Amino acid sequence: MTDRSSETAERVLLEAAALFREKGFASASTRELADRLGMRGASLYYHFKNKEDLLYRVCVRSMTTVRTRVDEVLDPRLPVRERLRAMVGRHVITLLEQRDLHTPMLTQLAELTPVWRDDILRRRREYEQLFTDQIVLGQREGVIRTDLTAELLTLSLFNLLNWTVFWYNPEKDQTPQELADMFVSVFFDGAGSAPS
Amino acid sequence: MTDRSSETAERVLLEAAALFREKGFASASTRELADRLGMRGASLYYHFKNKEDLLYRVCVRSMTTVRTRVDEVLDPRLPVRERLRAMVGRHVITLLEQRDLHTPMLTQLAELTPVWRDDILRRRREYEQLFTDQIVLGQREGVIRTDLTAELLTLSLFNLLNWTVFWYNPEKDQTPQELADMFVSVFFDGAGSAPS
DNA sequence: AGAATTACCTAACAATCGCTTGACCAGTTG
DNA sequence: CAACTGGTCAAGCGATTGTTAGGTAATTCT
Repeated sequence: MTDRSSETAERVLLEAAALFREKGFASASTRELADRLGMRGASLYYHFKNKEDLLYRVCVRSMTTVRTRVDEVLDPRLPVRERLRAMVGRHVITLLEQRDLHTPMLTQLAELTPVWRDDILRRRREYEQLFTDQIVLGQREGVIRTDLTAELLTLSLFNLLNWTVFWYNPEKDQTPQELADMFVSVFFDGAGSAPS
Repeated sequence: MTDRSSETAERVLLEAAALFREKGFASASTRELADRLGMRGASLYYHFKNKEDLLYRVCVRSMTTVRTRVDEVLDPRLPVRERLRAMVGRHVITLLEQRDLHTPMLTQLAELTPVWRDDILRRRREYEQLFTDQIVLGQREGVIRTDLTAELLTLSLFNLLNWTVFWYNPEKDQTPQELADMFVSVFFDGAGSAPS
């Protein structure tokens, strides 16, 4: 694996991610991908086994990236609530700053053969477990409600965060950091201003 | 338009919705759709103009259905908070009880030509405005926080609710009604158990 | 009864798809 | 200089795609 080869493979990976986000995996043709990269369709197969392999590697890259970036801010010295706040912030910022990379992982998983899909889903569960663990800790410490399971609260959290990739517009909307802070606030405190 | 024709068209519409949910619009072939319906590919074109028309009508049906079902519970005599609770409940229940119909509208919109997509997006904005209106009312009455805009709270609400179509499993998970109640609770009161 | 319409069919079209084969050539190595 | 390797290419394969043209049996209308 020479420098030139790995650099090209990287270019292909990122352009594929962008194309998959724009058109969806099935509607994105290998010919259009090659055109965008200024190469011929056949050349793609020197760097990747096939089209599905391309989507799989995009998803793997997405998961390892977001996982690494969240691990960086997972500081056990912080109070649970601040720790979660930092993790959610990193999650949202990473997703929105690299939408091309992460959107296919969130929306195109169904296009993968079960064996590859399951591999990505396993990585995703491990990643989400990081958040569930903190929520459980928060429940033990009494800062997070215990009438709902940590699993459902985790699902609610990712519901809240992940759908943003569909409508986020970097030109009109707030910065990812601002948006992340708002989601954290909504998640912890809710939309109500009085006890129900 | 005879009875037989409209009945067949209805069968085609619902089967198409199911297929679009399973495979995505681009990966769903008209031949497989016809096979499922026990007819030939060409016969589809007696009832629908083309494949895109099929997706468009699925989305229209989705929006009119959910809109109608939410309108039914929009009772101005209820307190704002209870009114929103009822609307959210209806939204979630309708989505989860008719996943085949509503999932394509939520996930396959990008496959539509801009002119049709914009038509659906307009209907969706009108629908979401129903919720924004109630949130604004709630803010005026002091039962909903005012440090975040009603628009962002609406986005947060639909984020929370809509992503559920990706993971909901009717065999393992709670009933749609139970899930709706939990989401309402998370949305209004948040996940925290103490003021932040 | 004859004419028209309805709802589906067979057959095939042109276009596009993912992917393979085998050759080409620049750059590195012996 | 010769041999080799890494990366790209042209050409085309077979399969599948959405869609159309034209026909047919059953039903409905006049």
